[in-house]
Amino acid sequence: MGRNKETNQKIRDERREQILSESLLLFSTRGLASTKISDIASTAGISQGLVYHYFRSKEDIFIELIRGAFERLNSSCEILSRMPLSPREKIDIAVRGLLQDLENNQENARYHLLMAQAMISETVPEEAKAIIRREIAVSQEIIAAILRDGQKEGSIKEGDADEMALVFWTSINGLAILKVVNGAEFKAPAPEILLSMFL
Amino acid sequence: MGRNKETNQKIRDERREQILSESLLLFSTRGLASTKISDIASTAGISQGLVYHYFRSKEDIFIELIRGAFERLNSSCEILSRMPLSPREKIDIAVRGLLQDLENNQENARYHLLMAQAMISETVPEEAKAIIRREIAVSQEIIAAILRDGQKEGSIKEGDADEMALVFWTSINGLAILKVVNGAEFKAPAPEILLSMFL
DNA sequence: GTCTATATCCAGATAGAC
DNA sequence: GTCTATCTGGATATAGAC
Repeated sequence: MGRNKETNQKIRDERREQILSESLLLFSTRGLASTKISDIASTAGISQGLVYHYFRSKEDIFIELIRGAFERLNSSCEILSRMPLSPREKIDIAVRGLLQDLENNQENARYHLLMAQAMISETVPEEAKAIIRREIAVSQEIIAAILRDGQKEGSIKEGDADEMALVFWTSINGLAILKVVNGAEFKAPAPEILLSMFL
Repeated sequence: MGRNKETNQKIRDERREQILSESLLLFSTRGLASTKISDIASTAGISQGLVYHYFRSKEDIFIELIRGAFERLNSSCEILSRMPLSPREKIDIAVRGLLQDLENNQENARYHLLMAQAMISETVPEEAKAIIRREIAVSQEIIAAILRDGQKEGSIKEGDADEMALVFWTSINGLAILKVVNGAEFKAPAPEILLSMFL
């Protein structure tokens, strides 16, 4: 009959993506613990049982998303660091971009919320925690490297670049969390405030 | 027999405090959802049933702690704002104090972690969320007022004081969260980095 | 591939003895 | 005041029909 292997594969891929996408939305706003498989199923418009046809467990979905989050984040950082810009400009772009993402509720921002959730929430499986600990260091080091470059040429403030990078990310994270609490009312602060730590 | 009303009351009070104290420790590191009543009971060295003799539910314990957290935080802020110091000095003290608390794992810091947990974690009862939304505005406004004072006399950087206060707290919060993840390895960044946003 | 029905498990909360 | 034993509910995960 009509269905061949390719069609089936396509259905599989689409469903998978669909489940991941709805899960990101739910996890990022409600967290892992209080998102039920039945929530995911119903927002995705499928049955609860079907979710288990695509993922072994709720945790597996979460881990997959975390993996994706860092993949995106780290690759954005890589791209940024390779742009033909001065260190100063790179930091400027990064801060403005991140704040805008937060305010506009871009998919990027959801990933930030997810990471914040993952860092805190303890129901998070150990595998996800491990990914976080490992990957968080990557983006932090990239920012630190940009800062060091700028310090060498005198366009970035003096100070321990690693600590500055740490504050960079934790501040973004803190704002992401506030967004969870305040929802639509959230208004991102002026980028200049954060930038004054570096420029 | 031996026990009179006062003795009983004393036992009651002590047990209550004991339960709250252990709960703070557990909630602040593991979050509400993944802290079981049985965990609280066993670390407090009492039976599970006894916990319910003192608190109606796990959520009640959490709410009580959140209430206490903001009581402490807001009163510290009040005290700070009334100190006979310049606005600049007040901000300086606040930042240094908060960072030191975090690094030294003071009880104060645990309350910060608790708040961070509460903001993010979804299983948190609505009553706690309401307290957070309400009380968070208090400490934020106090910091904002100090900043405005300083801006008037020219000792604090220009900028929207409300937004600056918001970044102030979210940055502290972000660091508190990192502390949850990194535990003992956490090292607070130099206060000067944060201070450069304001001074 | 998808659904419905069900088994299983676990944690919160209660009842009653001491 | 404190404990042990138990009830109960809800959510994950599975089994089996279509």
